[in-house]
Amino acid sequence: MEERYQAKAIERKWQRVWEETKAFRVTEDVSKPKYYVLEMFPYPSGRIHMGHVRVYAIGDVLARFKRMRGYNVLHPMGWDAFGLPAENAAIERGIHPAKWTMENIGYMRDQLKKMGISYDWDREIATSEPEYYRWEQLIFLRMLERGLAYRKRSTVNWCPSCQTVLANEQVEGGRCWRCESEVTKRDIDGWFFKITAYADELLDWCDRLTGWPERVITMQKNWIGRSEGAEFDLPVVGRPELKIRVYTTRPDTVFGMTYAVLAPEHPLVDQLVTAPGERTEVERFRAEVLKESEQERVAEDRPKRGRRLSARAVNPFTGVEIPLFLADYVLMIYGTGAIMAVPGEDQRDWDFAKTHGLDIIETVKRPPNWNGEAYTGDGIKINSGFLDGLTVAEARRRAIHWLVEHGLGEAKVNYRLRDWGISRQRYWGAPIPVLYCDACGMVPEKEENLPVVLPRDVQISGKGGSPLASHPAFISAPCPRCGGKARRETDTMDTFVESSWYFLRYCSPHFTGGMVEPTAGAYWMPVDQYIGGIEHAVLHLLYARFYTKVLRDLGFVKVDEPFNALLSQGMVVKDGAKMSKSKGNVVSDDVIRDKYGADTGRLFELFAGPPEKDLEWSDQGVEGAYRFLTRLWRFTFQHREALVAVRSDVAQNELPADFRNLYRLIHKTIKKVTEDVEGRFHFNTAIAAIMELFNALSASVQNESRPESGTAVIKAGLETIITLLYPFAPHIASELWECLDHKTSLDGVSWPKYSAEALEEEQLLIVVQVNGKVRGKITVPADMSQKQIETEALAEPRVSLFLDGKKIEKIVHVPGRLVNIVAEG
RNA sequence: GCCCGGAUGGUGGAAUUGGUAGACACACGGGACUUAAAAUCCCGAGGACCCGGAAGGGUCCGUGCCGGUUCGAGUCCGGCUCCGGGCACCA
Repeated sequence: MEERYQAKAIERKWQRVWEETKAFRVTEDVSKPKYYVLEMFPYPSGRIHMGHVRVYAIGDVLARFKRMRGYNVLHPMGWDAFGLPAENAAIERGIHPAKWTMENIGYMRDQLKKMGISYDWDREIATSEPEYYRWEQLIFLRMLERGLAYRKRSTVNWCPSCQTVLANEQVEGGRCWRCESEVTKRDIDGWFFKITAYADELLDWCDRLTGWPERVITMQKNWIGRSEGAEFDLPVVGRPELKIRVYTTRPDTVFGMTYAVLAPEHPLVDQLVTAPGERTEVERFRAEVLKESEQERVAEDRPKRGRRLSARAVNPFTGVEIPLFLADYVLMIYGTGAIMAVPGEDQRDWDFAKTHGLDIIETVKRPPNWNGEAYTGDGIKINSGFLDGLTVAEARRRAIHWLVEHGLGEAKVNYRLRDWGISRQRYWGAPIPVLYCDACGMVPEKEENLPVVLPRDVQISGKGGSPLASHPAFISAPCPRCGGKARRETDTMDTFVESSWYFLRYCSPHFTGGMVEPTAGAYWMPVDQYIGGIEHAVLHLLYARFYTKVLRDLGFVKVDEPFNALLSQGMVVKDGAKMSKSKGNVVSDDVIRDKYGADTGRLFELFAGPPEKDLEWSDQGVEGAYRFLTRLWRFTFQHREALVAVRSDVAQNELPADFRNLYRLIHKTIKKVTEDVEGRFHFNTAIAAIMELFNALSASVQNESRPESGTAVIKAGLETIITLLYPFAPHIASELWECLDHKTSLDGVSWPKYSAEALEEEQLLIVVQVNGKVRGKITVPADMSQKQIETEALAEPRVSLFLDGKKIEKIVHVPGRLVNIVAEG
């Protein structure tokens, strides 16, 4: 054993051992409980840095901890290898995306190995390999069969910089989630996954995902945005052939409908515009509204613009004629694209009615002192014909009932969630396995012809559409139906499709008979603990849930949900910003490893705060973690000979008092660390407890005249520290374990157990309060009666001083903790 | 605007069910070692005030603000302020 802590050499040594013995390889083993822990796999964008390391360190603590606890742990790693940055690198630097991606993977794999993350590297996957995406293509075909994948022309989000379509989830505040360019609209043909068919199930299961953070669940619920209401028809005056269908969540307010509004792009508008000269005016209004970007149209505080039509409709409940408007505040994409307006009970309608001088009818009795504008609260119905006197909830039911009875409408549930647009007009992605035949139209590729391999020999310019379109060998293929000439689809799939099922592939990554080998899938799924950033709350995490349900319905998996529990780790922040290459505030893992070692880097990130919170990078904090490991090393080095000479098993009650206390602390620490890691993921307090035990050990070793049994307790303490530290700093722990003459590696050692007996205190420190303020502390034997403790408490000099001349009213006694004497006078 | 978090020393954070607020660490100050520095080791420390020659001892205040419940509140309840995040003309 070297006197100095040589982190680099030690880490190299143990990484080689793990690599050569394939220490973390697992197979299905029904004799053990399984534990599948997974960190969101990375996009191989270049290099990882200390901002990325955090999530892997967290996952590794759990993986190593659970192995020691006797679980059969699946902890795999792979690469989300398709994506735009690879293509951009190709455009900018002339490197093929495949080459660029594979080089990055090679480098990043090496970095993860150097951090000592305990992956089963035999299960490594890259989603850009045909062996991977062929199964995705197969699922696509099956989804197509069931109508879960479909093609349509629609208005979609378009990123002008990425030159591709984006799904709704990938637009954040009107900007592209990846490059932050402002997103525009385009009418384009594209492929969609019918996620809306699962809206209800996705929503219902939210409440069963008890292992997920509340905020992620809330974000998903809001994103799905279920609302219950009614849909019904408004007759158009003098036009019996026309009906305007409207959607409302407040069918109870129909008697307050004083006008109705259509979205400017509503398809009925053309037929409603009949008055002379009206068409030109309406066209002008439409053009004015539609030329604005989505951003401008929804900007805050802007007045609602509208245009009155000559046509009028009828409120079917009252028979009263009402005016019709086009207005920018009604959106074609939600509901029916038309609304009944109730300015009394809807603020938007209220604003519009005020600017256009329209009638306002209140249909809910206002609370006393109400001086607001539109009232959206609960109350008793007024001015509402047959609904008068009812509550809002009851009136809703009655109004819907009335609509059904008269054949005008029905109850209707709407969602904010829209189908997932998966077409990408880019090269570096999984080909969509369909063809277009002049004779047969769109034809799916035959399953036996899969995979449709993405060709490598393409010219990537970034201009003029997908390079696949100008690749003759790819694009022209025989029609799977008639054998005639057909053209392949050149759109590729959104890379979020690959990440929607990769966790399944890890169960049997080399299986050639399907996406997952059924036994392996049944054994490992679902993921027990998933770990990743909050930024995927409505992206990847929603898609993966949807895809899992589809796979279940297609018979590929048995689970309803992919991830049992989710840990959303916070960002690593430096100088007030998320650590990232573009911000220029990255701390290189190479530099940290070179200066301190991987263990120090890991320990710092785990110690600086709980995993769900953001973590402020601190160079001094890293120093502190390093100092602790160095002290531990030196301690072991200095006392090694003495410790190796004794056995570490001791009889607690034969020890001198201070060593009995140390022995008790060892067991308390085991309990604390176990509970912190297992139940709460509070690795920071777990590490703090280990440090405390070490501080106590350092103090105890000063006692030169200790008996041999005392040395044995110190040895037991040190071994406990090493074992408890292993999940956090595995290299130094493994090395120190070996230094203490252990012949077998720490990798196979069980997590220590505490004994309840050892935890029992002999003495209790009781806080004595007078009227809730601490006035003294007494130490009493653990078996002292409550009565006696109270007598002792009253006798405590400072306590009696405070009680002098006062009348004791009662004594509150919390056993083992405190005595509070309530006195007056 | 709506929804969800959060606010504790100079700093990161701890206090798990209402029971000693500030664990553990960083930074800082003092000391030891050293020609010196680094490293290391030891000691100190929430704030204000008081007693004492000193070592020491004491009182009050203190977890964003105001109020409440309780023997007792960082923790529970009501009302605010500020910060962060999500959604946002979704009818």
